[in-house]
Amino acid sequence: MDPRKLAPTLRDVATLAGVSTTIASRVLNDDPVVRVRDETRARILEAAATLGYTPHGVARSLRTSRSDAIGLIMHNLTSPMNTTVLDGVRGRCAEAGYVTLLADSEQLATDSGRLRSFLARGRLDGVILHVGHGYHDKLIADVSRHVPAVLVNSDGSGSVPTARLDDVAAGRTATEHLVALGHAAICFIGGPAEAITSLGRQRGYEEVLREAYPDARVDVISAGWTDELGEDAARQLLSRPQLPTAIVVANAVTAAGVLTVLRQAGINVPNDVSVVGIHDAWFAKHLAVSLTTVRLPLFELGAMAADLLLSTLAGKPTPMNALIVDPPPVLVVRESTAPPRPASHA
Amino acid sequence: MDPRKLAPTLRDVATLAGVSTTIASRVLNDDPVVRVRDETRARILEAAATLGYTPHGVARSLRTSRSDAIGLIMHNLTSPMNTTVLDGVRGRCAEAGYVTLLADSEQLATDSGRLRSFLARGRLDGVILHVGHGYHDKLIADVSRHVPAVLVNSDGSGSVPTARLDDVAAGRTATEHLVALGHAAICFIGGPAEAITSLGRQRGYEEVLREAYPDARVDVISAGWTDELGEDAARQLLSRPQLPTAIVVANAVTAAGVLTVLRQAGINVPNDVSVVGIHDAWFAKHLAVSLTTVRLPLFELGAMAADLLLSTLAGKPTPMNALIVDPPPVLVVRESTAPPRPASHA
DNA sequence: CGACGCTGAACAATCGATTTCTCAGAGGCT
DNA sequence: AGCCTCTGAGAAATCGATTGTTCAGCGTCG
Repeated sequence: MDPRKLAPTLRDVATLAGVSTTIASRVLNDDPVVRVRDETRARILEAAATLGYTPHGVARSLRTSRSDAIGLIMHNLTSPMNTTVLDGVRGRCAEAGYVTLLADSEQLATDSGRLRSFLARGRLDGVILHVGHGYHDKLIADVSRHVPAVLVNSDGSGSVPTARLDDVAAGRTATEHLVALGHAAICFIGGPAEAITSLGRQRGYEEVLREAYPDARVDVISAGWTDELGEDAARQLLSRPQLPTAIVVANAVTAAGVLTVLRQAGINVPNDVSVVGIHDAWFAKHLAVSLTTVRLPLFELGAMAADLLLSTLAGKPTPMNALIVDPPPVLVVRESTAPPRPASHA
Repeated sequence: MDPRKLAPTLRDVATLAGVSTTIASRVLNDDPVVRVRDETRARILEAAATLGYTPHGVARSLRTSRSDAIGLIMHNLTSPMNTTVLDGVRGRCAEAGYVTLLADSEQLATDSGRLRSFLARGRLDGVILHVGHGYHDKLIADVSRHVPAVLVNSDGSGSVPTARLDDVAAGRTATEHLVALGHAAICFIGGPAEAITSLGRQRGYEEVLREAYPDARVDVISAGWTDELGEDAARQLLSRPQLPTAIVVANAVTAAGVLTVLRQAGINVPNDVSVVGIHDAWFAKHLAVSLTTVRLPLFELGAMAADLLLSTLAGKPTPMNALIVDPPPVLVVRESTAPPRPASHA
């Protein structure tokens, strides 16, 4: 009824093959140092096969002090962007033979008991933290005190290796597109004020704006990463006497909220206002107006974070900062951007 | 430099407190059977605190044959629906003191080595499988042979406890709405042909349609769970001589694709065609036309799956089927549905 | 006064695999 | 014949915690 109770151990294999666990272990692990008669080796392999032997991961971990597991602490898994990063991490770790444990940053940050049990010694070889805006210094410190850690798109104050998107380039790409179309009154709707990714994108926006119009007005609204906060930001914009002619939104989810509120207010995108969002998420083409975006290499970001950690675990020297520049930001033009309407002289 | 090497063991605590590891362990675990002098107990607790002792999870697992970890095998984590299920599972497991290991069903199904290392004996107390359409019988069998398993929204042929949404009710709710508006020519765009969730929703659709119009034509198109497949289905619809007046789409992501293609073709939603999507995802309100949806309790689905597994692990009797009926399907009306245009006599 | 029962705590086995030694025997060499 | 060197393999320690069993000491009771 329950074959789990009967799971064969190494000893069972050894007994069946008529050898000691020592050689059985060596043969099954392809120990290069071992010297075994071919005939013995064959007997062991056959015994393992007949029994359907699977090594006991926990016992092995205890002995070798490796768990082949890495922890992934993430915030807001509901965001499609974060899921893509997750995929990148998971893919690379799986290739390297590691399994991935997932935890939620909010829970861990507030419940130290849970953090302890997540980190319980020996269970994790390393941890990747993707915790969003910088509220989590303590969490980062707690984790990295216990196991090797790397950060993703977060501010680690330089104490922990970090993988980052090229946010400045992303902000530049978005803004350059609008400037090229002829826009000058461009607003930037950012993420949370403290988020370093948002700040980077904002810097790209400011750079391009200043380069094009030395005395242009930098016009920034802090929103957040959700569609609701995008709606709020758009309403704030609508309450002004005059709208900008174009908007850079630091995040596509936020941009979805912006577009919806503009539509509800009867503002025509792109004729009245152009909108560019950062992150070419799948839903961009399906929004109220299909959204022009800047595609960033999120999967590669996750993979790079995994690489940083794996390289640390392998004892190789690891850079403290990895900026993902390889697929550079790519502009994906859709319907939400157009040249500004010629000034009406009426 | 590296305090990890020095992580204190139970023996260290015992030595510092001047006792044996036996009592140290018993005191630290609040063993109810133990009899200890209060003074001794205090010494042990103090020693543990000074040393910053954390139990070694792996060693404990080996001894107790419990890992306090459950595995979650999922397909298509990019879907916001699946992420919500994931949140439900993770939340409930965390409450119960379990950590969650995540793996991808496609990878595991194709790479048996990876599956083995994921399941490596002793590492997981149980597994929750959310593998979508029924391609994965072998995976399910492989997993459940090794550890207790439960299924989510999948077809397990009754051998494994399964948590399910009330798909029939969802299909009914969507279709009833359209019938109430006066529609009769209603098309159903489903998921993959084998997906039991899609089949359930389709059955709800057929039931309501037949109840309202005994000789109505059941009109079903098989698509899939992605926006691209929704686009394909919509194009297929457009190639017909006559469009239906309303469409039920088995999934909101698919519906996004449908709406976009209809918009591109100049079809007015809801005036020419009404559309209802199942799953009230966040993006529904931001689509080409804001989408009327049926909200299903996805978080609760995940939580229920976790409950099934936890109850099995606790040795309690566990139902083989759990249908989530508690928050029933809720219709969320937006702009994509309206009464059919009166037949034009022109 | 000796057997008995508690109290408080230690001993030692165990979980399953890895790994460092150790070692018997065969064969080669002088 | 005696010594050495390989070859092939086993014995036993170890990883860190849990737990069934044992045990010393002390008070009690008949």
